[in-house]
Amino acid sequence: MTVSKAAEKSAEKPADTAKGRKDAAEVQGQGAGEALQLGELSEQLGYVLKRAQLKVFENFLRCMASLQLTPAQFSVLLLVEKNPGRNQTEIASTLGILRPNFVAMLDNLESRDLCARIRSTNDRRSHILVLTDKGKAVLARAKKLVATKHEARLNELLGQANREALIAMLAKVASEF
Amino acid sequence: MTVSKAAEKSAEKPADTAKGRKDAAEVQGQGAGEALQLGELSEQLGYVLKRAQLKVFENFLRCMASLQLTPAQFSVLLLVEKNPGRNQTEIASTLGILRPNFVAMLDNLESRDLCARIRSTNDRRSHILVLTDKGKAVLARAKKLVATKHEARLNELLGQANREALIAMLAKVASEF
DNA sequence: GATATTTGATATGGTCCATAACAATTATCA
DNA sequence: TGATAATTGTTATGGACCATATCAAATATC
Repeated sequence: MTVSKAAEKSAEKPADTAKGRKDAAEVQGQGAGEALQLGELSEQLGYVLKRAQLKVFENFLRCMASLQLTPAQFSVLLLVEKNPGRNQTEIASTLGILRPNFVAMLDNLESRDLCARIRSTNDRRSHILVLTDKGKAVLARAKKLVATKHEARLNELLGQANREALIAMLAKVASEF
Repeated sequence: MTVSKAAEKSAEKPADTAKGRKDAAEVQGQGAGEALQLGELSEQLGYVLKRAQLKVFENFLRCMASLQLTPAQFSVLLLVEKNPGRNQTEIASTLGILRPNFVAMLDNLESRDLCARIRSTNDRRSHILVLTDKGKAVLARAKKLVATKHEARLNELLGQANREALIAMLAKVASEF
């Protein structure tokens, strides 16, 4: 079919009525080529938060290019290292990852020999998670890259004190908003 | 096929070797039932940024439930109001939305009679964007909801000064990181 | 011991994001 | 001028991420 949804909808909009053309005339030639005004957008918490998050993730991926670790994968490795012997449900839920979606993530990390699922002897339903030796080594290198290339960038942008204040406020928003 | 990818991969992991069982034994029974330690995760910029962003968007959606506006839709309305007479490419790129993905968004807003596409007389390829009267009214109500329910929540959580400092730092990160 | 719950897993659908391609229109320039 | 390139809105499509329902195996509950 060649009739688009937009075309169907346009049947009920006043774009080609007399009023539509008048409105168009009022507006033609406004600020052609000039930069757009962000206006209240630049003070919207959600907007600036999302933009900042995208930039930070982008930078993180560049810093981690040699190790091929995403922010989510890095967080899993960090959490498993700090809490060895926990099962998938515990690690996933702590990170806000749903159990079904955590399976493929672990498949990936395990296939790269970064972590391992070990059948628990206490509860043979669950898989205990541990970092492999390679996983520990990769995580150590990842931490150094994050510290020297990623966090350092934030420090030189905001300064040490502001950087800590920013993270503290974000943590508060994340937990109490 | 019933053989999963995970099962294939598990052939090369040492879960059931002597070493595997020894590792498991070292780790069994650690902190069962206790809360997990976040460790360095709670100081990771990307982690806390993402969690905060999810919470803020969630709260935004609740505040806007009566108007059925997403953060992205709200940002489009704000930007079109501030910059009437711009075309789709200009509005979309300012918001970091790719032109193809902006089409469906506008189809939605236009079908709800919140904004209108008007064929430009200067360049008949492009569509000038304008808010409808209903769009202006809805946006006005949305702004009030955001101010009284959304931003106010942030104020009582951080205080006015910290709220402004947070947004300023996020803006800096978003633009210079 | 029958029933309910938990765990890891699969299947599946939705939303968002990114790229390629196309028709209509406009810009470029030989 | 006319052929070619670039732009605009659009469609189609695929990937990444997120959410729900469902299942078998194992465990808990009664």
